[in-house]
Amino acid sequence: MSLTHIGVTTPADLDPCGREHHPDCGIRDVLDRIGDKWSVLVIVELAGGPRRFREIQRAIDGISQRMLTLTVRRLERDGLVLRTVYPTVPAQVDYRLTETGASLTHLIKGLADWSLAHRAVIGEAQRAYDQAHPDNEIR
Amino acid sequence: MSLTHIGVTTPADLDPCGREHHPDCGIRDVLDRIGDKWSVLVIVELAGGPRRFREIQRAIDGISQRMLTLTVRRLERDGLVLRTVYPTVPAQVDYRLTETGASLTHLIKGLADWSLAHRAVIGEAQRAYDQAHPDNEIR
DNA sequence: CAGAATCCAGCAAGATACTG
DNA sequence: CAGTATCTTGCTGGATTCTG
Repeated sequence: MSLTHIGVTTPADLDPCGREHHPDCGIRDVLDRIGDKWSVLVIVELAGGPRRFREIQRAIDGISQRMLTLTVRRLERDGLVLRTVYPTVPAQVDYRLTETGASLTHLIKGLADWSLAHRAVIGEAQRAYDQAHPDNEIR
Repeated sequence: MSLTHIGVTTPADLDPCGREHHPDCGIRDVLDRIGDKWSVLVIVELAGGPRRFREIQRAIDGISQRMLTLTVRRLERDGLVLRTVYPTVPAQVDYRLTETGASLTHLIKGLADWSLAHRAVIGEAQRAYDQAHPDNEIR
C-alpha cells in the first residue's frame, strides 16, 4: 500500500453507470436488501450451514419471531436463501444460503474486517468530536 | 472459481470474535454507520473529491437539507469525513473523505459490483417467488 | 415447531420556514 | 450558501395472541 492516498478510488470506479447525478447504481439495491436490522445477521448465521427457524432465532439475540419471519421471507424472495419444508409433525423447516446468498458472505466479511480494523480510530474520532462539540445532540 | 461452492465462506471466517451466539462482531457497527438511507451515497459522491454542501445535495437526488446535515454530521463524528469551513461571506464549507472514509470506498465498490452482477438473478428470483405466491404481501 | 395476525410505540425522515 | 428549528407522518419493528 502506498501512502497519502485520499482519493484511492476514482469516481469512475464508483460510477459504473456513468450517470453524473446518480452515483448509486445498485449500491442502494444492496443496502435496501441487507441494510436492514437483521438480514446480515441471518446470512452470517446461515453461513454456518442450514438452520431451522428456532435455531436462527436463538442464535440471533433480540430478534422477534415476526422480524425473523419477515427477514427470512424477503431473503427467500430475493433468492438469497432457500426454504425447505419437511412434511413432518410438527412441521420442520430449514433455511440455507443459495449460491447467490453465499456469494454475499465474502462482502460481509469484508465489512466486518473493516469494522474491526477501524473500530479504534472511529471510537477516538467520536470521542474527539464529542469533546469538541459538547452541546451537539447528534448522539 | 470452482463449482458447487455453497459454503465457500466458513463460519470461522465470519466469526472473528469466536462467540457462538454473537455472529455480528462489527458487522452491526458498519451497518449502523453506513446502512442508513444516505451515508453511502454521500461517501460515493465525496469519493469524487471535495464537495460543498449544496453540491452534495444537488448530486444526491431526493435528499433534504435536514438529512444531508444529519448524515454529514454523523460521518464527520465518525471520522469518515472532514468538514472545512472557509470564513468567507457567504460562508463556504467543503467536505472530503478522510483516509478512513476513503478506505470504505473499496468495500462500497464491492457491494455495487455484487449488486450489478446479481441484479438479473435476483430479479428473476423475485418474479418466480411472486408468481408462486401471488397472495403473499411481502412487497 | 413454525409461523400468521393484530396492535401499537418510537424513530427516521420529509416538508416547511427561518437565520447568520 | 449553509445551515437550524419545528412540525408531522410513515414505516420499522416490538409485544402479544392465535393456529396447523
